Amino acid sequence: MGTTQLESVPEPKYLHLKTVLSEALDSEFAVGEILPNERDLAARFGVARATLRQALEQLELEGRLQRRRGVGTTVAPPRMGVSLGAGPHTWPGGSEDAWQPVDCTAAVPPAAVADALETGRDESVHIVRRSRVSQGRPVAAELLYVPRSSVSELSAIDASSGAARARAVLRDLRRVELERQENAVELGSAGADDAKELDRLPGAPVLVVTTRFVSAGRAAALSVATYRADTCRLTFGDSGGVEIHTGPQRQAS
Amino acid sequence: MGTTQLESVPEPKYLHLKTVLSEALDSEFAVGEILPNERDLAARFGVARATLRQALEQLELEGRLQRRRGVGTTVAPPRMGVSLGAGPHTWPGGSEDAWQPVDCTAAVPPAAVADALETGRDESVHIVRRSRVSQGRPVAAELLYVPRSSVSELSAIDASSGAARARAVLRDLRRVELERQENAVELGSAGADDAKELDRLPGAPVLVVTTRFVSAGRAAALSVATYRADTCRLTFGDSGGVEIHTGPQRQAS
DNA sequence: TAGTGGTCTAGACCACTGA
DNA sequence: CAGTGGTCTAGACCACTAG
Repeated sequence: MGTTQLESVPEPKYLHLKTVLSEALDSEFAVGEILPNERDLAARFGVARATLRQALEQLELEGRLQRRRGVGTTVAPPRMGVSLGAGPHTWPGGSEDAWQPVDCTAAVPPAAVADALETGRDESVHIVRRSRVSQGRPVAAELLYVPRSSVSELSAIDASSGAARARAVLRDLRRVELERQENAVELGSAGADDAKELDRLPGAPVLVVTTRFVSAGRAAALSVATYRADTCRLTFGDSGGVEIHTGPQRQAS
Repeated sequence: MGTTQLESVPEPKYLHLKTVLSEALDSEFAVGEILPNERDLAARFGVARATLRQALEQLELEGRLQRRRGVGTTVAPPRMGVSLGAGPHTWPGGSEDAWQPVDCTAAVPPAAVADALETGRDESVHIVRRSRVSQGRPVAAELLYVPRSSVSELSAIDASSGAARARAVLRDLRRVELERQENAVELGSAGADDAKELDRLPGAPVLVVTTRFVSAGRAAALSVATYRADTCRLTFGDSGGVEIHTGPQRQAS
């Protein structure tokens, strides 16, 4: 009698470790402080390094830690709120936008993008690259796909290049009347190029924000922006820039 | 002469593996099809199982695969678009909402929640639990924190319990005039309770959507909803329920 | 150059599913 | 019960950073 069956599901070591570390971070470490190295930590907790790393990985995923090769593991500051555009129906690049045009090329977009734009799968479009910086850190990289039909043919776009050309396209785009925009957020992992721009390793988790700008019933442009998932909290809706900062998830029982 | 330095940064095995597998998924596998088991796959590619698993993990993170212990690894269907509420200023629970009230308790919320609600840190609030089902699958678990001041004291709330009590709170809430709502999305990992409700393992990646309902300048309620990051693409803005389905991220070079 | 995190191996055992 | 994915170990070497 009496095998009360409590802990019939013994918690995996790395989860317990994560809890312990998380509490230690709250009580014993300041933001920016550097933790002992992984080998020491593993030894201290009596686990293999791989197990310790499993715990650290999740804490980094939740934005509590920041690990840098050759440097060490530090306590991350709270995620920064990044606005996805308060008011609806606004073209990117207006006013005090933190986006910076990088360059602009013309090429045939991926099939999925062509379908969303309702352009032909062989049709070349303008591709504007932009990067977003917040609080001195790169937080997002964007590809903005603009069908040739959305901008004037007579402009100086094709005469220029680089950032100037990107600005020309954005300027032209602002003349199009915007009907609505459709947004989507999903989880992805950074490709090699995004990873470099975001100062992370390939495969790092990113929040992919897809925005379809609709004008007169047609897709006037499509933006695919990848945000660093570890450092960003995306805000939208009627919010101005209010900091909520609720804990990122509920705790285990 | 001539050390062209190409591949001076040799791609890690697991990334190459991920690319190869990803292409195989596109061309040789149908949705729902089950892959060879991990030991066979690892042997076939000549790598250790841990290395193979690193590739599978990322593919699962991107929603391309679904792994279930005791069953196997299957090709996942495209992520489903889940709307976060098309029109602004709407209380949850209206009309054809896919949310289902589970139960309702009264308790002191976490400090971060109390701060966002501007209630005292010792003040008890109504906590409504709801779960969201889409296409027959659980996609989200929510905790809705409702200060006592947002609902009537005289209602039948405290007389009922369980789902009935949850419905009573939601019904009462709908009488409050909504000024605006502030939303935030960030990456998190499922706690033990959420994991169970979402049919995933603890630590599974989730998209945490925090919504602050503002009425007359005060926070009338706070919702913290965790969505399965592997199967969901969150849509919002003026979109109705349009399926965009752009690839989740750009490819490595 | 010393120390860090990142990758990789070749095992082992466990928890879960379904026949 | 056999087979699957999940956890864990104790090593090794590599890529990167900073003094």
